[in-house]
Amino acid sequence: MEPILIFPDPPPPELAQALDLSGYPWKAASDELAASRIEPENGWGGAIICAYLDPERAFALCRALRKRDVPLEPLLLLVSGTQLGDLELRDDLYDDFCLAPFHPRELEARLKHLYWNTGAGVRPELVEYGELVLNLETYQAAIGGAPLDLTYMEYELLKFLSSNPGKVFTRETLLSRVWGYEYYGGARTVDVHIRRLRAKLGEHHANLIQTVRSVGYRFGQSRWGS
Amino acid sequence: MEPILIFPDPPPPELAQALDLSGYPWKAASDELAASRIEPENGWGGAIICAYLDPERAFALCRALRKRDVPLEPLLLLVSGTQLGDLELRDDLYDDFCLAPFHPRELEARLKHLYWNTGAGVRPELVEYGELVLNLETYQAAIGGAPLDLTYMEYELLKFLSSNPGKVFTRETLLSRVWGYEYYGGARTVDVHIRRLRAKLGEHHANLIQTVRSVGYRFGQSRWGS
DNA sequence: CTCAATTGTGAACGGAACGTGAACTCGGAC
DNA sequence: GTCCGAGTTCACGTTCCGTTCACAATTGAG
Repeated sequence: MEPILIFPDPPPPELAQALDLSGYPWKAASDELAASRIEPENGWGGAIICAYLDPERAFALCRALRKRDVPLEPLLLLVSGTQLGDLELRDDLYDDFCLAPFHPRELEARLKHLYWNTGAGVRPELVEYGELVLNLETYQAAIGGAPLDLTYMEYELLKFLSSNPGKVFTRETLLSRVWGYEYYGGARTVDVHIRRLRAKLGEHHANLIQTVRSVGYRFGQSRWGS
Repeated sequence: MEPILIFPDPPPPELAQALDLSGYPWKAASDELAASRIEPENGWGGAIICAYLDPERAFALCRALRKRDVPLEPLLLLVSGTQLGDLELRDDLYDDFCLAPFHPRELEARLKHLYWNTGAGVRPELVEYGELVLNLETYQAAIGGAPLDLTYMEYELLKFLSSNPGKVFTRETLLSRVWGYEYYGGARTVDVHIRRLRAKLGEHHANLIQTVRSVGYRFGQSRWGS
């Protein structure tokens, strides 16, 4: 099988040892660039990201790997107990996680299960909400059958919003989650992109994106726990 | 959301406690027959099967639930460290597993990720009091099923009051806690917001907010006992 | 009852927040 | 070089809502 990408470089010894014991081939990299440089011919066989040493860079790497044309999967996250809260709203960044310190056999069992159900195709390559459809593979969007001609940022913004329907996001949150953590720019930029999205969604669907005054924006209707 | 099926019956106290803390509704059953008998109208919202007490019956139950016409999912398995080998070749019986003894927050994180995977709605953060429901994620409010159209300050005020039912707050306290510590303005501002809240709550529910003369305001009924 | 303190009510003002159109910057294609 | 498109920023207009005020209604004490 293709080797598994591991972060950081050098990896924690207990992780390298566990993988060697289980017979999984692996290569370590310290960032996206390094990961691309040493990437195997047929792409990575998966990724294991340690988030308990350098969370910032770890999540940034996850995001980069998932943003690819063919998102890297499966992606297993290693987190400490105190980081469980950081997983919130990052569901799209990983397929499974494992609490550190971990037992080698737990890691092995999780990897096995991950490889089993990547064949079953659990991960959706489509995001759907009502008449809206986003094809994550082809970067195309359509609503009510009519294709939408979205720019990159518009697509990313719509993808993020429609992936969390009903939830309100502040402009700052959107900037950090869609544009990136290191982004530093005016919050009104969000407004403009929202406006263009509404325009392209058309009159009938413009209300899919709602303004919550003094807070931010919301996509779709709220979720009332049944 | 629909309740989660739990095995065995009665469930281990740490499991019941963890679910209650996380706000997930659940019902316990000791086998397939019992599970079908108490199954909710719209089916189970998922299942958590403890396999470290009675592995035989646990795996049998998993198999039965997965063999249904509409396989029950998501299904989370609780296993002890010594049972990791039992997971082999049983990949089709579960979606995720958790090592016992588990940390409540790990269980919560796994459930959240599972529900995200299945596309089912994520459990919203709610503040409830009687017929009143505040959805903190979507910044929406409803009473008796009817949505309330609240402004930002109205929402914040109602959120604070309903989070502390029965307790009386002076105008000064409300100003500092809802408006902000550095706020400097007339105390009558509170009165106006209270009035608008009462108006929007409607005739039937206006008395949810009571005036305590010479003191301030109280939400809900006063607490006599304790 | 009378009066004063407190709260409810309606309306108006002013400013913050948002929508909108357009200009500007920066790369890339040609 | 020019052109063009995407992303960002700016300026202006408008809507909305938080605040304030004046006055009416209510409460409670003497």
